[in-house]
Amino acid sequence: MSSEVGTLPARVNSSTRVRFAPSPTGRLHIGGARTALYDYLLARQTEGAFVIRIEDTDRKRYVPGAEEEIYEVLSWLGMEWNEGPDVGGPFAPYRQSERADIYLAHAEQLVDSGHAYYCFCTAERLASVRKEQQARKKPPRYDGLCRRLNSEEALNRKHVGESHVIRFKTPRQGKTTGVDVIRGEITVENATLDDYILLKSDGLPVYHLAAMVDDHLMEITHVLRTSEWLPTFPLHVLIYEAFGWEQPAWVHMSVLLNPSGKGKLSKRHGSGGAHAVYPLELKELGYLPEAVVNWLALMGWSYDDRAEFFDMPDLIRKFSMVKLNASPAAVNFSKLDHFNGLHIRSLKQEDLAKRLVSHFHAADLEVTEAELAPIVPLIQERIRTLNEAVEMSGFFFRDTVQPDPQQLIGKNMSAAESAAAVSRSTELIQGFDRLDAESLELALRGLADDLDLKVGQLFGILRVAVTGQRVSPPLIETMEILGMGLVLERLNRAAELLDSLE
RNA sequence: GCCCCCAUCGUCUAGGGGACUAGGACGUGGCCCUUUCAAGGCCAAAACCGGGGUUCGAAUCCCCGUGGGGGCACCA
Repeated sequence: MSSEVGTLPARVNSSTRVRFAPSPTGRLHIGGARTALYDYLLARQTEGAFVIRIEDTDRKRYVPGAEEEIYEVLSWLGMEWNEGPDVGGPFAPYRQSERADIYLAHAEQLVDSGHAYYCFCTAERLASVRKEQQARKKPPRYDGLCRRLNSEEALNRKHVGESHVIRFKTPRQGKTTGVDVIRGEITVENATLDDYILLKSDGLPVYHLAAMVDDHLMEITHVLRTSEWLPTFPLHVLIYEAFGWEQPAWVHMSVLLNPSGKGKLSKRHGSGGAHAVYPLELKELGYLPEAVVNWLALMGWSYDDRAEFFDMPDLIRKFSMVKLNASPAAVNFSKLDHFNGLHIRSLKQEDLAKRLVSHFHAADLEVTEAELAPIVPLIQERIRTLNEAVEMSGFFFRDTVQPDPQQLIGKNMSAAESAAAVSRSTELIQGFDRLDAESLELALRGLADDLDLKVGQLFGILRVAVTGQRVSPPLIETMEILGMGLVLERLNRAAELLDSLE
């Protein structure tokens, strides 16, 4: 393990602390889940702490229930956390809205040390300044009006209660360099940076202040975030420097792109269907958490030129930050299907039966794990999602099936010939005490021979008769499980349907 | 408009100067197996964005161009 992370700062092997810091502003999507996964893998691999921090300083964008969904998704995917708003921890509270006083104190500390200043400009003035700059094709930036205020005047205005924010006093000259684990040095001219607001007029911080303060206070050693933070990365370096803090290891991973490769993954692609972008949606569609984890891990990270099938313990062992890919990755849903199939097939039969239950229930089929048990071996290697099991084997649990009469006609056969085949099959089956696969198959193959039919012709008719479907689990085993009663019943029904065609 | 990042098959990627007739996976096509559908096995098509350098030698290093992505809020 040490060789895989050997190029990273030495503290990797001491006590690593990694945090997943989502905003409860909407549903957690697969991009967020992937970030959390990498956080988790790094923490577990180094036997460090995985921390959840809720970044809810924007009261306007707060979405009730979003925080709960975050916990639900992480739990479902199998990432247990060591510290967080719900479980507490040595650095509580872990919800930024509950830490307002901390940020205020730190912002004022920066004012005192000359690294920040009070700004009394109104939103209207800022908007007009920005508009004017854009009209002149100039980069929109704060014009520095309040930066020039002397501290005495600023303090006075503050004390009489004038609404204000605290801005960072970004150096006007020079450049700032930050070091990223996967991209190396990122350098930016300070002049292209802004005097960013650190503390809003409502007294709450913006990300730039809150995240830096918390990462330091919570002793976070590795900051993993997506590359959309690259433009303000140097600002964050500057903030750390202003406080005189030691920087964490910065890791800016690539973003996820839409399946088309055009643009950042959008929610629009989600909502039902094959392109669900929310993990919880994937769960409902019948994807295994193991498969989702496997799939997510491989979008922007790779192990070697061969292995791809991983479970969580594998990933914990094999993960390496330096193997994170710097370029954006388009999500590939067909690969998720593939992984899901692989993971379904690697499940123990009892386990698969257990997981199938809720999906049958969702389709109004009240089945039990025990009833599913004999079906599982028949479908395990045929399904790619849990929901497909319902489509494929739901007929086992319905009182009747509704075959399409036309489909009851055998290949290259007439309706009458097909009806005859059904009636001969019925007679044959009536001769059984009970249906056992071995002798039933022998008998049915013999019958096909007698009728001068190909096995596929006869079986095709019986398949549709008995299951109501053209695609089903293997016919013989299916009939065995269904039992004589149901098989005969459905055969009779098929005979009627065939007769009605003539 | 300005700033930052990125660039190998359709997609995810291996590759860190010679091991490259560029490897794997998904998807696609074909064959085998076969009671349907799968699964499995075999095979095939499919890529180093362009141009300059550096070097005996470049997918690998540098520069420019182009393309793609991201950012430019009292959002994160």
